[in-house]
Amino acid sequence: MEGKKILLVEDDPNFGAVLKDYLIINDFEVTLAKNGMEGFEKFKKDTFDLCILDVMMPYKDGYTLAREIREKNLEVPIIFLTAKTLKEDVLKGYKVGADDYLNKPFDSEVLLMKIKAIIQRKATEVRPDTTKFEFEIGKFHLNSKLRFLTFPGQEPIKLSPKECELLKMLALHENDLMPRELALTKIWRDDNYFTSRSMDVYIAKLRKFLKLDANVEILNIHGEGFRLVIKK
Amino acid sequence: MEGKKILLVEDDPNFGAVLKDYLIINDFEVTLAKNGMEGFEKFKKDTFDLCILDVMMPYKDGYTLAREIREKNLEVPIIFLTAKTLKEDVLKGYKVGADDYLNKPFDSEVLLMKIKAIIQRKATEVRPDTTKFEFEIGKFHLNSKLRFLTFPGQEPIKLSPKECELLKMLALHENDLMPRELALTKIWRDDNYFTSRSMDVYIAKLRKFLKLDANVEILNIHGEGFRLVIKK
DNA sequence: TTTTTATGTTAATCTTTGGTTAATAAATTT
DNA sequence: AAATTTATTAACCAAAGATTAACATAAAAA
Repeated sequence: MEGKKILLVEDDPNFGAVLKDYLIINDFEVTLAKNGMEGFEKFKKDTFDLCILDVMMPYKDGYTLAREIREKNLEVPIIFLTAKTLKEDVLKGYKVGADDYLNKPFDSEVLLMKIKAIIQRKATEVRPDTTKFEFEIGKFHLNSKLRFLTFPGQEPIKLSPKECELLKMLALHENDLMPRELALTKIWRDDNYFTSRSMDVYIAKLRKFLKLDANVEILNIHGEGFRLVIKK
Repeated sequence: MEGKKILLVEDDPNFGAVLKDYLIINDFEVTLAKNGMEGFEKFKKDTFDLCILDVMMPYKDGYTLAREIREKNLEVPIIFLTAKTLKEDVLKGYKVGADDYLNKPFDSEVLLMKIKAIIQRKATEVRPDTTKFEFEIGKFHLNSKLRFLTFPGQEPIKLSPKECELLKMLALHENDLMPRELALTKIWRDDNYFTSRSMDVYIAKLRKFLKLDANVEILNIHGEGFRLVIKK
């Protein structure tokens, strides 16, 4: 449960800061935006486990923001904060796809409990495994669910989570550019100097594994990213 | 969505009747019980898609009833109704495994929205068949109802409830990943450091039992869960 | 060319997760 | 209420995984 990322969009700077601190104390990573515009920009640039949106905001209200977020992402849970108790607003919130609704002033412990319940639920929801997890990479076969890389006549290679996710992302862009930024934001969930170096270390590891097949290699595209080349 | 069965447990006869009618008008089948005792009796005699429990009731309060219901059924969604706004009560409700919480007086349309959201959610959750209770695990035979694990030429091994549920869950995911989280939330009903360690202890116990057949083993997938491998 | 920036590689260190045993606590049975 | 079984907790160690530092090399920009 620790280190989950929350996007908090709240226009009242005092309240926003206090809530942010409270969430940080409870082991969440929090990105604070002060209006709908900014909220959407930040949403696009990162990957969040939960969005907490104030309803009343200048420029772009919470509902509009929620709709935009839903267009990009059908999964991410959304909680609305509102001073309104009006029925219409609550219903509107649910219609836009809210997971929960909280009236201000609310008890922070209750919010925390709801956050945990929602994240928990998302985590255990067994969704029809629509995500692809098997890949042919030259003579290799990758099972990214069981984290196995097999090569004919070889013991299966066990992959670590990061090795596996990275190889999977490369495979998804087979023979095409996989942007650095993409891997960093999706896998490392952060894009800075250190995660970038960490990624390079993992690229080296994968290259070592893939040496077994001379027709498979990972090329660098300077300043852009990497390319998993599979000659046929 | 029509014809879903709701168990409504509410001690105030007027309020209970009104709510029942309202739900019936909205195409639900409603069984009304006027206290926790009666509620539990009716719960055992039928199969419901949702339980709506008043918290304050004579004889048996809502929390106690919820706990009893949870013992019988891990899946059925529970919504609490309460006049209390006290933090402790709301928190208590979530701990007992509530899906939602509603303060009286509440808006009936909001309740309806919540009911639909919850039933909808449960409907789309794909879960492995939980009714099956006999499994072939290599040369072993598991009967998870009688909690027996038999091996040819051996006295049947009696399994404790937790041993049994865990082995069953592994068997349901035979040769595939059984996520840690899943076992913890479904069997231990909580996911924290201690339950996680407890689970590890049980994995050790099961491994000991399964040693009899060299073709059966429980592998760990670091950070993800376990895998019951059955070589053929 | 020189300088800067990005990438490659290795190894050390730090962090998280899992395995095991044994002690205690809680629940069940006798 | 004693005995037995089951479950949890603690402590400690081992293994796996991720990050970081340091230094080397390659590519692009100045």
